Amino acid sequence: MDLTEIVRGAFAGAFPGEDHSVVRVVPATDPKFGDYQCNDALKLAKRLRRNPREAAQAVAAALAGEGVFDKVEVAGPGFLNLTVSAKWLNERLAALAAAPKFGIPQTGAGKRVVIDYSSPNAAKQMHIGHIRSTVIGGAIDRIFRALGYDVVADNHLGDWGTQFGILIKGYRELLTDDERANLTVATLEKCYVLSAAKAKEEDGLWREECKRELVKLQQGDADNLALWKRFIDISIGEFERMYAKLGVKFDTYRGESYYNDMMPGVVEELVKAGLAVESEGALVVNLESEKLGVAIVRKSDGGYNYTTSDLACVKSRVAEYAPERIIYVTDARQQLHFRQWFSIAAKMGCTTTLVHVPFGLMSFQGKAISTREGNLIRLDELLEEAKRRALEIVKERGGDERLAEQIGYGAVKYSDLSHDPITDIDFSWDKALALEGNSGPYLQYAHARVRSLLAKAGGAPAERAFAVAEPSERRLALQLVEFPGAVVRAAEAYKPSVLADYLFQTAQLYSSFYQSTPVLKSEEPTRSSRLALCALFGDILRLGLSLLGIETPDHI
RNA sequence: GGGGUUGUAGCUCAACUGGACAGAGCGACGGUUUCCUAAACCGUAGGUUCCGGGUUCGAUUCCCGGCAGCCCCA
Repeated sequence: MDLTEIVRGAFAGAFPGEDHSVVRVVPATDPKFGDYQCNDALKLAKRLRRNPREAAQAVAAALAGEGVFDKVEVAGPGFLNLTVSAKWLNERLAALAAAPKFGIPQTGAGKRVVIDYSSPNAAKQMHIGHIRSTVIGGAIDRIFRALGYDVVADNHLGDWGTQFGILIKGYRELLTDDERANLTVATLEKCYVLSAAKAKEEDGLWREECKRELVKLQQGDADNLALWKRFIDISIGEFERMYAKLGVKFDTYRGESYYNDMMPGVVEELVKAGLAVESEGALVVNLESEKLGVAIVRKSDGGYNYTTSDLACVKSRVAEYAPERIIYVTDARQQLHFRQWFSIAAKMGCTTTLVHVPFGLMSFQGKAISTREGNLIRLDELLEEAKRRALEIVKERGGDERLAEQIGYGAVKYSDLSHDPITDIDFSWDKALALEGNSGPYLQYAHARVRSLLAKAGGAPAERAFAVAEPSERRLALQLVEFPGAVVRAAEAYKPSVLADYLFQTAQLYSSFYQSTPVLKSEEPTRSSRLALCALFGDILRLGLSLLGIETPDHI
């Protein structure tokens, strides 16, 4: 049985009739306190105006009957320090090893969630500015799937707008036949730059032509629509090449264009509900009472903006998927925008939980990432450089290109995922491609070592029987038992960093154990138990890293 | 001007949402390889948790007031 449940039971026994749902058992902050601690007797004592130490004593007395603990102590003002029995720990390990997904609870079973992330602009190459949404969103996606959620991963592409008039005009008149035949995103990007430059010319003729092409596209002209479709398809093809490297996969690519026709209806609804009013020719929703300012839902020129398209989008998603939650992974600059339209959606009767997961800005060597600064490193370029650097090191050990990809890409992903998403990140090659310490390769290395050990033993033991004894294996064992909790906490906080941090700590404990405790050379039955512990560590590390989108080669 | 967010070791970050002596990585210094992968491990040094109040048995965490950086809105 779960420790928290046992301790709650003891609370209920000592103090019947009270609400003990807040009682929690957490790993001890210091090994000298034991294995676990519970600090809730203090809170209960305060509520009941009882002496806190006495309250803790009463719970301790109720716990004494449980066979689970070797030692139950009351310390300080009323902390409960718990030391579990070897029997309990061994059984717990065996249960974990046998459980599907190593005990990750299926709290999402029967629930659907839409996750909206990455969302690059079509006809442009992805750059380092896209890495955070993609990598963080991808990790949240996988973590929710692991918890049993039915996840719809949707890529809200920027696939509509004035740039397509410029592109279509440029495509027809500025590209060579060869470029048109072998169209790539790089070509489209170049085409846009050239055409946009011409649109700035004095006479304005080119600009007018571009506008005309845009209007034709918007009115459904077959040629322009086919061309637009081609641009989008080529873009998605290119993006998927990047996503394959990042271990990310989308269920749908519904860009802004998908919601176009729904926007007038949304605005009409807002007006009818008395939410949107006219102001200086535009239609706005006043959110001043919530300190959220004013949100424009239709501009004075009749055009719509993101607030409207996001409202249309949420309506469409709710109708189609009936999700329990919709999660948006975008940069922190958009917080106001999300708060605004979340508020409007609620006023329109949307009961689906809408979550914005904001992440901090990424800069490059102290400067904002921008075309103007000329530091818009392409994502492809970044990943290639990561691979190249990894290859240099991997070659010394006889590793190949495939391994270099796994290590290089893993380093890039981990350097992002190991931080709380809200932190601003200053990109540097050395930090992103660190191979030592708290890095992706450190974890991959720990994994490869344990695989190698198990291979030498002729594979993981078929019978997963545990008999932990040494302090180093006991510490590792206690940490492994926390795996499901780490996954749950990462999901609850929408922070893959919680899982990354857990995995790093676990790998550290394993490395320490590995250094100090012989496995293959130990005597039976200790040997089998230690092998089982190693196997469990290896499996949990592999699963955990896979949730972060990081591959785990068996040999490095 | 209004709002958001961040401020923790020289640097980059943690701290399981109010717990015990604030922990890791990098960097510095020292040590470990006839032994399961040294991309590793062990040790030493390094802190007024931005500042000032408050609540509490207890505050990096919550509240109030400042200061600074970044961002959004006007």
